Amino acid sequence: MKTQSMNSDLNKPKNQVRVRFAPSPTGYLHLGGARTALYNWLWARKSNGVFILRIEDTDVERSTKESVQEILGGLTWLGLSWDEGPYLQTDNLPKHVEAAQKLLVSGHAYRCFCTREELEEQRKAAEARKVAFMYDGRCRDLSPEMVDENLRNGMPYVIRFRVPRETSSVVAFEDAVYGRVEKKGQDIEDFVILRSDGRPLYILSNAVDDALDGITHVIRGADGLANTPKQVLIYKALGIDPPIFAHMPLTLDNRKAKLSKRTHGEVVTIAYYREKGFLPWALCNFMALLGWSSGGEQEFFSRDELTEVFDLSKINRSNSIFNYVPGDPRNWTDPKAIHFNATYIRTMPLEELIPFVKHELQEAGLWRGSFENGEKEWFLRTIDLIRARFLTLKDFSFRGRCYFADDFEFDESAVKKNLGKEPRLREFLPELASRMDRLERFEVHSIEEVFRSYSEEKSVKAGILINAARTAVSGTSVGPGLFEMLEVIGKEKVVNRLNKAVELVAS
RNA sequence: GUCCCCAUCGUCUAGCCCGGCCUAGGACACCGGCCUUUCACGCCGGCGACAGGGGUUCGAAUCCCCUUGGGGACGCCA
Repeated sequence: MKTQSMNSDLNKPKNQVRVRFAPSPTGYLHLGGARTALYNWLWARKSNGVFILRIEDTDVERSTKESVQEILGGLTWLGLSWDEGPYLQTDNLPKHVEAAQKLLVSGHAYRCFCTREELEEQRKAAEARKVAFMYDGRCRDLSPEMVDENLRNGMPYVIRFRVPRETSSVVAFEDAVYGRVEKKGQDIEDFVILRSDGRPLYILSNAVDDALDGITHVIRGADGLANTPKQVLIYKALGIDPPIFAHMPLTLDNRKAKLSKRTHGEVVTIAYYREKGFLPWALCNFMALLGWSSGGEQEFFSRDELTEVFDLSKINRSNSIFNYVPGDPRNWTDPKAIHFNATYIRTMPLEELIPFVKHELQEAGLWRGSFENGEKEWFLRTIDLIRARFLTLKDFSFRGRCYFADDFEFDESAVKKNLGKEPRLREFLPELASRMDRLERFEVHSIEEVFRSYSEEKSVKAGILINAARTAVSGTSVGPGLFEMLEVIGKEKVVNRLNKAVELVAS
């Protein structure tokens, strides 16, 4: 029998964990979606399970190809690789319709001939009376004759699920995060599962797809919590064991509104973090902590560590806030996210950081092939020296420009402070330059020796010379220890820059 | 409006299930200090929370109830 075959189709064995990330391709991959993907990915990896990517593209008007690419690209960048898919929900449309038909045949669903207009009117009336609107079920018990007549007359109809109406009926499920969740049948309306044009609705498609894909754990945002009883009803009516549900708390903005591209702009999109110089794993690590904690005090986790320690039962129940304050240039995103990125940049193994730096320098036109060959040692040393003060990868090409190119900019206040207060620097800088030039071994100690002795000779505080030199060679007032900095920048450049900076000294 | 969920520093959170170890711990941010040629890092210190009210108990952040606050869902959207 057909019904039978469908059942075996839907009731998959559950000997392996199978999870999915099922975004609708109507926009960008954003923080909320990425976090959902991350939790699913973690759970799959932890359980040696399968992570499936499914594109819920049933909303044809709003779904776009670009959006699909955007999502795929975002996940790939984050390193959240999927094992199956991307599947397209629209590919399964016939199965969804088949499921609706099956429910109709088994009496779990019925045809409803009410028109949109009628329902809209009822809805408005209910609203005006300030009472909850719920479909009154007037088509629920139409006689077979009546149904036949309507069909003969070509009246359009939708298929609605027949929710158990007995006062005692309760739909319940055990959420892995929220615990037992119950809802009375009386509080659930007879929801539509198939449109009058024959297309299924999300509530149905989603459940059928999860069954078809053999999903064992549905890990999704808590906004799905209230819909879950309906899906449980569908599963049961279809004779399918529901998956385990794990709803994760939502991430809100600092005004406690749901995050959305529309209201928050690019700061909630994953692409933005990529552009702004985030390390993908730093972002993942940060996102993981929005609504989950290991229970201990560790906050930094490698992929393996996080996979190991991650658990659904440790997911929080209360919503978290993405603490981003618009208009704060220093904290252009949640300060803690920046902290994670900076700490990773500063402390991760150099060889893991280098590929990211390479990419950044290439984009800025600062990369030279020799950084991987003849100049490799120098390059590693330089990166190691400058990364300690950097917050994002962008810093390597902006704040780090003076290490790789001569056309760096001078910070006005730094010039004023370090070159503008001591006129004698017109004499000091060229002299320092020539002493640098005469050094046989241009390295930290010999450089320092020159500065120290010259400072004594001229009875000028070493700090004056040091800070002046810093600004002369880097254009700023901040950076690594000067002597290391000079060594790394190299004799020739240092000599040139010291001489050239005389122009900037106030007379 | 109805139903569901949630409630510890400004933010992320530990502790809650199995009451006493909590004068509530950590992280970010902020403010001091130390280090220092600058800025960071690091270290030391400070600020800062159990939403309110009732119970239960020898004892409650932890258990129960109410209130308040917040969020979510209520569509022929996904």
